[in-house]
Formats: sequence, C-alpha cells, structure tokens
Amino acid sequence: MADFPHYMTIGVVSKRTGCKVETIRYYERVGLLAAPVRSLGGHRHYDHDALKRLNFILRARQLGFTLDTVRALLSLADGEGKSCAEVEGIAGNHLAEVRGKLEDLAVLEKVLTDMVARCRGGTMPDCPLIEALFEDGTAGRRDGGN
Amino acid sequence: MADFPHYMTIGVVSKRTGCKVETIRYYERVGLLAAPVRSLGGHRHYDHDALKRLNFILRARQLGFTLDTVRALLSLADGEGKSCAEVEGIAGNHLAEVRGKLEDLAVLEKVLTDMVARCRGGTMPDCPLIEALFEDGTAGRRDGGN
DNA sequence: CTTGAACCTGTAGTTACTACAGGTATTAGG
DNA sequence: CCTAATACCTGTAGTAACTACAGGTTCAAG
Repeated sequence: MADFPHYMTIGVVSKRTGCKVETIRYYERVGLLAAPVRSLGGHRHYDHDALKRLNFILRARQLGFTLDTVRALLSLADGEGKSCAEVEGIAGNHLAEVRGKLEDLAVLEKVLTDMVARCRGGTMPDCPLIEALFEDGTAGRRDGGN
Repeated sequence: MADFPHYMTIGVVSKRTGCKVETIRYYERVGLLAAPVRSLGGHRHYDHDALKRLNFILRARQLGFTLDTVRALLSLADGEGKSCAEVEGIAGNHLAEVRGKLEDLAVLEKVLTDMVARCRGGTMPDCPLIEALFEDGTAGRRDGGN
C-alpha cells in the first residue's frame, strides 16, 4: 500500500550487502555492475536485481575468486544453463590454487612454530629466530619464481 | 692470490639470491638495503654483508612477513641480542595471522569442493554452482571486514 | 528554507613489486 | 684501440582490488 520507493540508494545497498559505497561504485567503474538509473540530481537508484548481482560478486570474492574470474562467472551466469562444465572448470582451477596455498601455509605454519619455539627462553645473546632468518633459507620453495 | 674483485655487481647478487635486479633496487629505495658504493660510472658494488642482508629479507618474505615487519626485524637484528622477546612477539603475531588464514582457506576449500562436486553431471539447466553463488552467502565470514 | 547527511566526480594512495623507455658503463673479442 | 653486446643506470607507470580523500551537489526532514 504505502508507496515507499521501489529503488534503493547506494547507501541502502551498502548497508544491505555490507559492501562499501566506494566499492560499489568501483565495481560499476570496472564493469561488474551495470550503471544504474539516476535521479534527476544524479544519484544512483538500484533495483533488486542489482542487489542480487552484487551479492553474487561479494560471495565469489569471499571465495577468493579474482575480479576477472568473477566477470567470467557472471557472463556465464547471464548465459543461462549450458555453461555448467565451464563453471566447473573455473571453480576447479581455483580450488587447485586454494589447495596449493593451503599447503604453502601449512609449511609456513610449521616453520614459524618451530622458530618461535626455539625462541622461548627470552634474552639470549643471539636470538635464534634472527639467526634462522640469516641462514640460507631454501625452506619451502616451490619453484624458482617466475 | 688472483685479485678478482671482492665486490659483486647487482646482476651477480641477483643470480646468487634469486632476487630480481629491479627488486634489489626497490629494496634500496624503500630503505631495506643500504645504498652500496658505486663504481666511477655509477654501477652498484655489493659486498658479502649486503648479500647476507638480502638473504635475510628474502627469507623473511618467504615466510610471509610484510616489508614493514622485515624492517622491524632487521633493526632488531642490528641491535644485537636483548631483542629476542620482541622478535618472538612479532613472529608470534605473524604466526597467529597465518593460522587464521589457514583456517579461512580450509573453510574455502571445503565450500569449493562441495560446489564443484554438486556441479558434476554436466549440462543441467541451471548450474548449481552459479545458483550457490547467488544464494545469500554468509558462509565463512569471520568479521565485518574493514 | 535551512541544515546536515548522503551523494557526486576525480584523483591519489595502499602493497610489493614488475616492466618498460631511453640512455650510459663495462667488458670481451678482434 | 675500437666496437658490439651485454649489463647497468634513472625515472615513470602499471598490476589487484580496493580505500581515502577533496571539493562540490542533492536530498529529506524539520
């Protein structure tokens, strides 16, 4: 009944999604969100679809997808169906990356834990952790680096 | 006997450490490496200490310390002894961060694995992975995020 | 009609490098 | 001694994904 507006200002969208106003504008600039309609004065007015799309982006970002990948995902989503295999491919790649990072971090955690443990005992003449850092350090190298 | 030079050019340092030339210059610019002596023509000449210091930096970076933290670590290292507790503090904080990331990534890995698994089966009308991304997605949130 | 909050654009800063462009030094070979 | 190839030099701009202003306009409430 009451005719409160069927659009949302950028501030409202921000509050509903937890995404900062600047970030929303940024997503528009880089082409992830369509430019919304504007009020006479130039303020952005969003509808419910825009909210959905932004939530999609945010969720994908939470899962660690890059913006480029999100863009790809969105265009597949827009294409409706028949893209499932492609989506799976993208997600699978990303999953592999995540697993790689997970392994790296696990190694890291171990090395750091050891270092900190060796350090306990307080004020020694030479901190064993510092010494360890001065040592050669071919610890967890995974490749020569690009 | 032979008097081959006791210094190294930046290229040699690069090869010995695996650190790119540009990165070495960068570390100098941001104050992690002291400016080395120069040849008459302006080329940088490094001694063995510089190499040690660079290795320290690289090792710390490998362990995920930020450059700011490396700076702090280096100044503690220069201070000799009596800093062990501080070093331990810094490393301990970093370790906590690493453990946090590790947990986040583990959650991520699980979610992604589930998604990809649901996707298997190929060409369905609506890709379940895409659908999942459109869903609310308050999955692994750890804080409001600054 | 006034005020204060929310909005606008555009630019610059963040992290830790990396990649030029355009020019000079060094060194190995002839 | 000269030359050509390589390595080096400076300075600037680009990368990812935002974030943070500055300086101005619009909106909604009272």
